[in-house]
Amino acid sequence: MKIATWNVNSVAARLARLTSWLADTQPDVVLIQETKSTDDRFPVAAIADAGYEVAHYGQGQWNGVAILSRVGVTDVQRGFGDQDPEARIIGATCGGVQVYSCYVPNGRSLEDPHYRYKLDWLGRLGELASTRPVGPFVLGGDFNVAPSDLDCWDPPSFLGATHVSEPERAAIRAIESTGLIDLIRVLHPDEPAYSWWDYRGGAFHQNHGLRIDLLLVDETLGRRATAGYVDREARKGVKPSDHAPVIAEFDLESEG
DNA sequence: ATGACTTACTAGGTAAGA
Repeated sequence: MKIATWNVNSVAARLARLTSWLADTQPDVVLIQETKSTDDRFPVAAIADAGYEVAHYGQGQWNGVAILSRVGVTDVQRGFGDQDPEARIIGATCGGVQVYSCYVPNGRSLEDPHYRYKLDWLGRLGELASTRPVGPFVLGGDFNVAPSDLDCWDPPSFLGATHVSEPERAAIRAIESTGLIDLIRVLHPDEPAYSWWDYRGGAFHQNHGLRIDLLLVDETLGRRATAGYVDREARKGVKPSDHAPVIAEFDLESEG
């Protein structure tokens, strides 16, 4: 089974690239963030033509998360089940795997109220992880946190910024402490494996990036992973998202 | 230098992203 996470930065602006990427990549499940779409406007028909069912939790101009699947989508959950004004998490069961697509708040700056909202939100994500049922589990998405300095192209220039602060990193570690593995980092302990590059200043060309899009998987799925990688090709060319897809492949058939 | 791009919303400029 191939599972990807991708912040598309508007599903409407990215639709042609998304459908061609689906055809080329053939993922079974795609965890999408920043659809910037209402449920009404989500291009369900175009995605169906590509062979995928859709579960979407949309808001409009901002946020919006979705799950695309060609192995079924059941037990859809939108939001945390409590009051959150922003559409940032959706879960479902796809092909026997419980998956979540999350879009963690940006934080803006350490002094901004949005930073407190981000830390609170990461706390709720930890609660969700700690209360999950036993079984194959993938928590993927745009976490807006670079978990270590290896995940940041220039740590000194990020001092005092969001995405690298100790409370954010501690929140990621707390989520992992529920028994989840940062799959790409475990498979590639020494590679930066950036997943986001600023549109400005030729950042992608210079590989000035951050690794903020993560696939956190339970330990059983971690043992069954056969590959995990960033699809840098999807960041190239005309009208890309500023994020690249992060992809994992699992062997769910063998014993173990 | 808080800019550089890109998006939605909407027809000019703002808010937001990270």
